[in-house]
Amino acid sequence: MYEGIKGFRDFYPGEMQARRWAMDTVEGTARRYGFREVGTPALEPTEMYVDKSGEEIVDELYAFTDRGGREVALTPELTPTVARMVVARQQALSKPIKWYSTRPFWRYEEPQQGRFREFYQTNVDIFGSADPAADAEVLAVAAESLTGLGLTGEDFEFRVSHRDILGGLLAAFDAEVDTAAAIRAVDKREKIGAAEYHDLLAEAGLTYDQAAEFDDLLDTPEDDLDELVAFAGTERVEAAVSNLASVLDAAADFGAREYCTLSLDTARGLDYYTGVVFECFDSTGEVSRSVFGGGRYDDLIEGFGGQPTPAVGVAPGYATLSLLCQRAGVWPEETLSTDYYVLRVGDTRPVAARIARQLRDRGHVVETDVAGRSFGAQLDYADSINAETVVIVGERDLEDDAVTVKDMGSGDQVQVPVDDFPGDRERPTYGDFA
RNA sequence: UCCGGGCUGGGGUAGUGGUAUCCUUCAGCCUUGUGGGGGCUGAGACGUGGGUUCGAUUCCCGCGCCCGGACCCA
Repeated sequence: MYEGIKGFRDFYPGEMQARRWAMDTVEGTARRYGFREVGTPALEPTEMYVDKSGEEIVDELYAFTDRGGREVALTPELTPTVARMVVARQQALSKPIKWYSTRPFWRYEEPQQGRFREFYQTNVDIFGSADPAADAEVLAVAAESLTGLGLTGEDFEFRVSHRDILGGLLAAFDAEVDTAAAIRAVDKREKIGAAEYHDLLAEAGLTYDQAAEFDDLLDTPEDDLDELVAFAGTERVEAAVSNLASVLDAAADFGAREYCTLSLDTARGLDYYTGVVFECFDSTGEVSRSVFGGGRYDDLIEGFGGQPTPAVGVAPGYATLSLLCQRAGVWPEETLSTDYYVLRVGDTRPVAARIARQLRDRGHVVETDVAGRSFGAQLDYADSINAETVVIVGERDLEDDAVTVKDMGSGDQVQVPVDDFPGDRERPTYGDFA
């Protein structure tokens, strides 16, 4: 017996079926918006992440030297990879570029609730449009994915913010502010006490009075965003506020507005965000954990050596998503489903095989005996895989040129002429013959 | 990396310084033809290494994995 690797999980058929449904739901939504699937490598040059995030990042990577002496790392996220792909074919790709991808990623972290060392995400990104409609479309894909899973506005909310509002306000203070540090503090605002929060802002360069004032500004309600513009008096904040309003306006037309709330203290830790940022929160849970997030990152492509290219994206992760669905009671039962079990007794394989093949041709899930088991054992098995209908192909039935069709829910069964099954029927069940 | 809790057949459990209970599951049979009822038979466990001990699943320590939290969060 071997133990698995810490933070890496196995998914057995029942759970995998539920995950497949969730992934299909999210991907199907993206596809209907015209996002195209891309495939990407599991390994990238370690340098790619170091250049983007600094040397410390290596501690959180699965990084090693390969046999050719290359420094490589298991991908901890998709964004650098798709950025690399966009840069590589920048001239050839028609804009906007709309891509999606579902894959595992790896980070060397301590596992916790909803967090593992290997985790799966669907990334949905648009490159080449700075229009607020692009931000709103990403929000719409995210919202429609969640409602497609059966979730409602009661279950989740998108807390929407804007990097330039935060950055612009900080810049408007008469102080030397470490913007990144201040934004990290904002991101923690809800998790830590007011005193500690103000301490962090002070460390970032604000005075305590300024910190308090900044704190008040973050609570500005949606309808009064003009007050922020008035406070800062800068074009930057004015443009950011106007951009945020435009995104929310487009989101309204796209049916996503009702899921969005203004939340200026939603910052996201990532440094590369430049405009609208948002996080999906569980609104039912007492611990409001972030389920996933997204936002605009207009400078990254240029930073990777490409033409300046605006970009916006979101990346739902399935660990937290399944927790959200379970809390909301919409996670499917993790049991197998089977349309037909063709039960074989005696030397009846040719007929049984013919029936099984015809049912499979119609697209059904059909099992038949591959273990040479007894009648009772086959029925037991059919029950264990939740077969809806059992078709008994037995020697006795065949003597009457018949098969027996049995409904496993009720136990009712009926003999049917063997040549009449399945006949022209798409999905014959007991009810069609009773 | 740190902190707290945990680890007994596949799953869930009882218990003990002298190797283990029960439920469930699985396989077979009763029943070459009826599962979701019953009976019988069988399979299957003390996470791992070390220490203490005549003897450790039990007590102690390390490690591993799991659950939760901190840090970090791309």
